[in-house]
Formats: sequence, structure tokens, C-alpha cells
Amino acid sequence: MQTRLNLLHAGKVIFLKEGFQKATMTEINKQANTGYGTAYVYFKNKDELFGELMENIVEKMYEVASLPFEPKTSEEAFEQIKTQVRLFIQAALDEQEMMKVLKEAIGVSEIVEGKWSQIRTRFIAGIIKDITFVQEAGMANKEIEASLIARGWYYMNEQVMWDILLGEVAEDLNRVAENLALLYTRGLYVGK
Amino acid sequence: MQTRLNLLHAGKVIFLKEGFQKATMTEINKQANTGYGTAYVYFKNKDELFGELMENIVEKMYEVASLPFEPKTSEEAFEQIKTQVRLFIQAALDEQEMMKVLKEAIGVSEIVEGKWSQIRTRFIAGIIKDITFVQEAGMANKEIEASLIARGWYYMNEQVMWDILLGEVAEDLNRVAENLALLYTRGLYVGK
DNA sequence: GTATTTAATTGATATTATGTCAATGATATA
DNA sequence: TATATCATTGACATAATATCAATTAAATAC
Repeated sequence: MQTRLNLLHAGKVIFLKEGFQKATMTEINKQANTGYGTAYVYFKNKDELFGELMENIVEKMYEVASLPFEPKTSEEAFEQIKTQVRLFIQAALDEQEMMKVLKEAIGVSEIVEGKWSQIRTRFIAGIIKDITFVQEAGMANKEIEASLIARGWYYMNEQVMWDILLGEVAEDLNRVAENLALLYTRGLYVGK
Repeated sequence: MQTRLNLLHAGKVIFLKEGFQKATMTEINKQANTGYGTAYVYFKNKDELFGELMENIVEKMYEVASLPFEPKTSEEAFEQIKTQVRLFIQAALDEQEMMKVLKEAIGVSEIVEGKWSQIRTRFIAGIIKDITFVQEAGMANKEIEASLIARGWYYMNEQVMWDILLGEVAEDLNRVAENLALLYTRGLYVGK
């Protein structure tokens, strides 16, 4: 349906210009050259319209979350983890402006929060699998509770990603990935 | 001023009952037995009223953020870090219900987001100091960039704290603190 | 080619919340 | 007791939402 696509496109324009909270259905309809009621025919509300707009981001994130991880040595693990951190942050940077709007929307809209939360869940599930793998291979500390550490490790990555996105972290992507992966694999302290 | 205190108290009641977004000035005034306009005399808007209500939480968090950290050995560091994780999460749990509302408000209100962001900044600054201290004492890996790792470590703690608050993490506080501190100090992988 | 059904579009309407402000009421000071 | 100051109020203008009966357009039948 052309009108629907017009509205989605108009929505993107308005969301990028105004941010999530300030964007209004009135403006989106105006931008799409449709009458006020029209947007409500195709979308329950603003949240749902944005929900559709974030779908391709969701897909890309799912892809990153399901990357394979089967290192044979700790060194290999370190390298692979570094790569995954880079890919995760890079995926966000590829959609930087929409991601900024998305961050705002997560805080405001139940629907958007729900979708993002599913991304989180997938990542964390993936990391739990990875940790269990290296623990069983004898590479990793078995005292560690995979579900907890997976959560912590994911959050560390996500939040640093938001900071980079918002320009609050100066360091370049490689250095960030290197540091995070280093802490994760080797810990902060030297000499056991 | 009594009216002001009444409004603050009423605000707390309504925020706890309705959450941040659903709470309205109309309801708060009703709860305080004041006319509609009165709340606007004492507070610029809902955000500012909530901002005042979160002040004691802010204070408590600042206290936790400025706890001393001068370990003499890695073992001592581990213990102190574990304690600090526990204190941080416990401080949040002490105000569990208000913290839930706060989490919602962070996403919605610039004012609240700003205040919470200052808490973050203080914690991260404190952690940078702590990392630099142990690096200079030769206890910690000097390749690591303190500012990056401080950020990551803080975020890991903050997000896990929110999860515990919302009942999304089953493990008990000690186990959580133990695991996070373990990852932070020793890393996930064994045998260098 | 016209009539009829079905689908798409519309904007007026009811609703709900916000923030402002002139007017009123209460209290302290001269 | 008069007057000045301060506190309180609720009606109002504004802005956004979601709904829906009415209109317009398109597709199908005859």
C-alpha cells in the first residue's frame, strides 16, 4: 500500500528531525500529504509506526547476536570477542541517527522498549551459550555463573555503544573493542 | 512551607501508584488537597517535582560513589570491590519502589535524566581514580585504558542493578557481587 | 457504460493533559 | 483598621491524542 509507505517515510523524516517525543502524528500526516486520520488507519499510534521503522535495525542486531563462536584457544577467543564487540558497535553506528531516536523511544514507549528488550535477550542468550562453551572446553573459569556474567558483559557493551553513538566516548572503535575484550577475557588485575 | 511539603508527599503517593508517565498534576493536586494551579507555584512542572523527590536517592548514591578504595593486595581489592558492588545495589534496593519510578522517569524527563547522569559521572570518575591507583601500585594491567574500563564496569553494575530491582535476576546479592567482582578483577579466562 | 459494493481517506469531535495568569483570599505590617 | 504582601485558586488557551461517521475513490457486477 503506497499510502502506508508514504507514512513510514514521512515518519522517518519527522522522527529524525524532531526526535521521538516531539514528533506528532499531525506533522507526520502533513509530511506524507495525508489527512489527519490516515496514519491511524495504518498504525495504532506513534509507537507502532516507529516500531515498524526500527525493524531493519532489529534484524541487523539479531544477525550480530547469532554470530558463531567456537574458539580453540584463549587467544582465538580474545580475537573473536574483539571482532564481535566491533561489529556490534559498528552496526549501531551504521544507523547512528535512527539509533539516537531509538534510544529516546526506548525510554518512552512500551512497544519500542519491548522490541529492544528482545534484542537484549537474544544477545544475552547467545553469550550464555558462548560462556558455557569455553567453560566446558576448560578455557574459562568455572566458578563464574554464565547467566550473570553474560548479562553484565552485554550491558557493558550496550551502554558503551550508546555513549559512542552520542559522542561521549572519544576513543576509536578498535581501542574500545580491545579494552572491553581485554577486561572480559583477562580481567583488570595482573598476577594471580 | 507546608503546602510545598504536602505537594511533595502527594507527589510521592501518586508517582508510586501511577508511575511517572501516568501521574498527572491534576491528581497530585487532588491528593494534596490543593487547587490545580498550586503545584505550578512550587514546581515548574512534573519533572521538577519528581526531581526533588529523588534528591535523597541522589545523595545516597553520591555517598556510595565516594567510598574510599586503597587496597594493598589484589585480594584486598577484590574484597573491597565486592563490598562496593553490594552497597551500590543495596542502596538501590532500599528505595526499590521509588527506583522503579526513577528508571521510568530517566527515559522520559530531561531533568531526571540529567540528575541520574550526574550520579553516573561521579561513579565513573571515582572508578577511574581507583583504577589509576591500582595501576600505579603495579597491581593492575597498565595496557587498560582507565576511562573506558571505568565506564564499562560502572554500566555493568548499573544495569544489573536495574535488573535485580525489577526482579529479572534470580541470584542473590552476594552471588551477584561475587561474580561481577570476579570478572572485573580476574577476567573470564583462566591461565594466561 | 452505469450501478453497486467495497475499500481508502478524511477532518470534525471528544478527551485529556499542560502551563499561565488575573482574580481572590489570607496574613502580616503600619 | 487600612494597607501591603504573599499564597492559592480555577478558568482559560493550547496542544496533542484517538475515534468515527461521512465522504471520496476504486473495483466489480450487470
